[in-house]
Amino acid sequence: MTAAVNLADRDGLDSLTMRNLAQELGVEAMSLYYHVPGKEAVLDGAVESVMVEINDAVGEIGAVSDWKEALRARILAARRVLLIHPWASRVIESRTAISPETMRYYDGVIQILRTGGFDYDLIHHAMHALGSRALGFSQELFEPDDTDGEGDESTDMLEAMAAEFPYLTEMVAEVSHDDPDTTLGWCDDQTEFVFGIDLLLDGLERLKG
Amino acid sequence: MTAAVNLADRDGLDSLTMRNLAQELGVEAMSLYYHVPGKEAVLDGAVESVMVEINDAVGEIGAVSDWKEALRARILAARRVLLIHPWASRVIESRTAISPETMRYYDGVIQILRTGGFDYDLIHHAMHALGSRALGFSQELFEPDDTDGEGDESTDMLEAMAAEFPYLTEMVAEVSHDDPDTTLGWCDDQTEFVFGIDLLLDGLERLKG
DNA sequence: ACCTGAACACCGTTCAAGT
DNA sequence: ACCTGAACACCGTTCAAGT
Repeated sequence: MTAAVNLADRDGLDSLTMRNLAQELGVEAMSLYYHVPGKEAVLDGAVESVMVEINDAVGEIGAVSDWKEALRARILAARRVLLIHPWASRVIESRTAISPETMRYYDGVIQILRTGGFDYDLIHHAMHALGSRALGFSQELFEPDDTDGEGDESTDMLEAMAAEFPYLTEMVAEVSHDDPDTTLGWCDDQTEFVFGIDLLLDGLERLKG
Repeated sequence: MTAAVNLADRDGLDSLTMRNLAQELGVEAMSLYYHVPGKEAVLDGAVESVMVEINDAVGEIGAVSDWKEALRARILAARRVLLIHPWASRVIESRTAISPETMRYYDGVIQILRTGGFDYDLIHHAMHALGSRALGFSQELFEPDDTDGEGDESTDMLEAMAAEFPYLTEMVAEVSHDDPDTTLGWCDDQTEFVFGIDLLLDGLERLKG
């Protein structure tokens, strides 16, 4: 399983094929089917590996009394691990069943909220509202577009865009997007991620009353 | 392109292959490559089709003065369209570049916030915080697990789960999950979705001051 | 118990060739 | 201008056969 994680880390998710994985292990592709039912099981296992890593990282957080700080620290610890395995969030999303190690993570989240004074109904809503953010990532809808202006056409293009999408254009112009520390996709840097969870956590605190 | 949308609607995203699509059009698979550079372009086109549908639905919303009500109505209109095309959210997430019709949608979102009194910096944060919810969906992390209890083992299983994941177990027990009107994945019904956007919209309103 | 080779049914895509 | 057949380089997976 660690071979699968390493392969995906090194060569990308597309390179994680049964044939490549077998080669990594110095064996023929068909041998894998003796140990594992199929590729989905390999992906399940890779996710489980990453979730163990996350739970380990979470376990090293010292006790935090305030529920909001505790949850925030937990989520950011998970995120730190996911940044090491950029393929993991996509695979996690694609899993059809929840794995034991993922349950362990969520159980910790729920524990924090419960001991923080939430009732289970609000916790349930909270889990939905947090969505994938509870696990440390938020899938950005669009990656950075590498097809930048080609010099000649670009000014015309920009003018056409400004005419058709005036608000979007104005926002992009005003917000400096040249911050290069992009991590998990377009603009999804630490600042934006933290803004999102804090907005949600603050809102939940108010609902708790 | 409508053939691609229909095929995905009817047979699922996995059935949307170049060969199947060609058959749908009464033609050989290789003929498609005369009209389109490759499969990615087909998926781009299918997304664009859906986005046109969304923008049409959004266009039929009457003028709403309150920015929060206006944005809420827009997002829920988009969601109504996406519920007709269950594959669309996954494909939208997988697109690498933002399409013109998607830009048109976002431009409308930004317009609502801008005329509602937000500055562009806060709008930018807001777009990130909303994430895919701005488009009417929130990818749930796990689908319903069809492998329910098999009668015999299930009580032992539940006890083991209760021991290992006490908080999760207690939450599931307390929150009635037997509500059958699940839509886009596990528990992602209208109630939970609306809870999430309202939490975010209320939070944004407070930040606006 | 563990691994292998050959084969099957699929993909997306290229390319020379047809009308 | 539009379509096709044959072929290529890949997938995941099955299955009988090896040690």
